Amino acid sequence: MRGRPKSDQKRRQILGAAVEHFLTEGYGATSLDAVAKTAGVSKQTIYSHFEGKSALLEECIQDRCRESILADEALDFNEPPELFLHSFAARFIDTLCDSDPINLWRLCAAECERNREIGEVYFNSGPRVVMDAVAHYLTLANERGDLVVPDPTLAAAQFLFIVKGLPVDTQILNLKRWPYRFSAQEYTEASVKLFLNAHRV
Amino acid sequence: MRGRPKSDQKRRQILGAAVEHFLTEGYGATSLDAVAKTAGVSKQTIYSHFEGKSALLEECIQDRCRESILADEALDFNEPPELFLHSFAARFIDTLCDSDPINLWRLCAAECERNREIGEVYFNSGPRVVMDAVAHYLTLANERGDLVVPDPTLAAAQFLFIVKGLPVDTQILNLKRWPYRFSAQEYTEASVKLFLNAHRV
DNA sequence: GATATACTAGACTCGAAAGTCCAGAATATC
DNA sequence: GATATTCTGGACTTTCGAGTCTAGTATATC
Repeated sequence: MRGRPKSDQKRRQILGAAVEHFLTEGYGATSLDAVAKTAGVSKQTIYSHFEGKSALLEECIQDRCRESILADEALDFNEPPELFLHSFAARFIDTLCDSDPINLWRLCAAECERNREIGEVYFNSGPRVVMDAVAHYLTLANERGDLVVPDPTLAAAQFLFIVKGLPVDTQILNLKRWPYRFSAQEYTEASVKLFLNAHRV
Repeated sequence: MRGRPKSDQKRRQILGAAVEHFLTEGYGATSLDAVAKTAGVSKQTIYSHFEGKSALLEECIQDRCRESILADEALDFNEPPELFLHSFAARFIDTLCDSDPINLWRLCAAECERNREIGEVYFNSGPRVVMDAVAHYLTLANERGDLVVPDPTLAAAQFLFIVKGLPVDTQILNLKRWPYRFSAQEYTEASVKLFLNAHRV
């Protein structure tokens, strides 16, 4: 290897700026001129680090997914169901309803029809990881006899979808005002209770 | 009113063509030249019927939402819970997982950040109507003593989100293969059971 | 210190699409 | 049948953005 090597610093600047633009403006509305400017880098440098716009998008999504995964270390799989599921649900919603993850989902949903890699990458680095964690807990809880969970992976999916469904969809639709009689918190708590209720010993 | 009136026929041709393009290509990638061609109409005529591209999008969404609502007439609110909820869930998923509703959701999710009317219109003509129907049924079931449902609107939301969550998200992400050990049908049935289980008398 | 490569700044090409304009043909109302 | 308005087809303007190119400068490795 001869000559000056490509700067990783630059690469990260580009990715950061691109993520910022893609998330707030969407794929189509983002121009590479703008990304270059934000990154403090010349357009040519973008093309030297990435194949083109759509390759850049893919890398952004991978990058972003790695960031926003629920920190696994903080989980205590020995907690009793009520405690574990309540706190898990709360943190899950908290993480997911921030503008970045919401916009990431918007972006993936809009683009993965035209680029199948995107859906794949998103699913594997986001939903799959979270589901596995919950499924793992439910397996343990079942073995301990704390809950009755014949199919932990299926139950994990149910738990996550019931919990995230309403708050996330509401956020995505960007409604002017909360359209339900109950609060978001009431919904979350009720959903954890529903789940526990159905799997009670 | 003097002179030749605008043709409603033309208007519908335009809307139809526009929906087609918006749903399959997305907002940004749809050109009005293409819409005009598909509609069999000159571009000028589009501008004579609609303010511009984004106004056209709004009308398309309104139009499309009116179409795809679950036919209310087919519902029998006197059926017992198992029967009603199972068949409702099946039809709901069936309707929602078609490519049109999926693409409609993609479109709304992507655009309602920049245009708040879109989320509003979508919510009111889609989710709200369906939720109301389920809430209405649950109210009756609760009064009849078939189920214990203290908060029917909240429960209706839970039911719909648990049922739709997994199949719809999977479809949206456009994954190359089904990533779960259980089938879509097993998931649906298990979800109805979970709900019934939690509200059993 | 020679050299290969990265980076910059900006000009440039090329295509695409929103929206406008126009002249002529069609078709409603009065 | 006069008239106002729509519709057509296509040319036109303007803007914007992806991607390329170039000439010069900086900075790694050998």
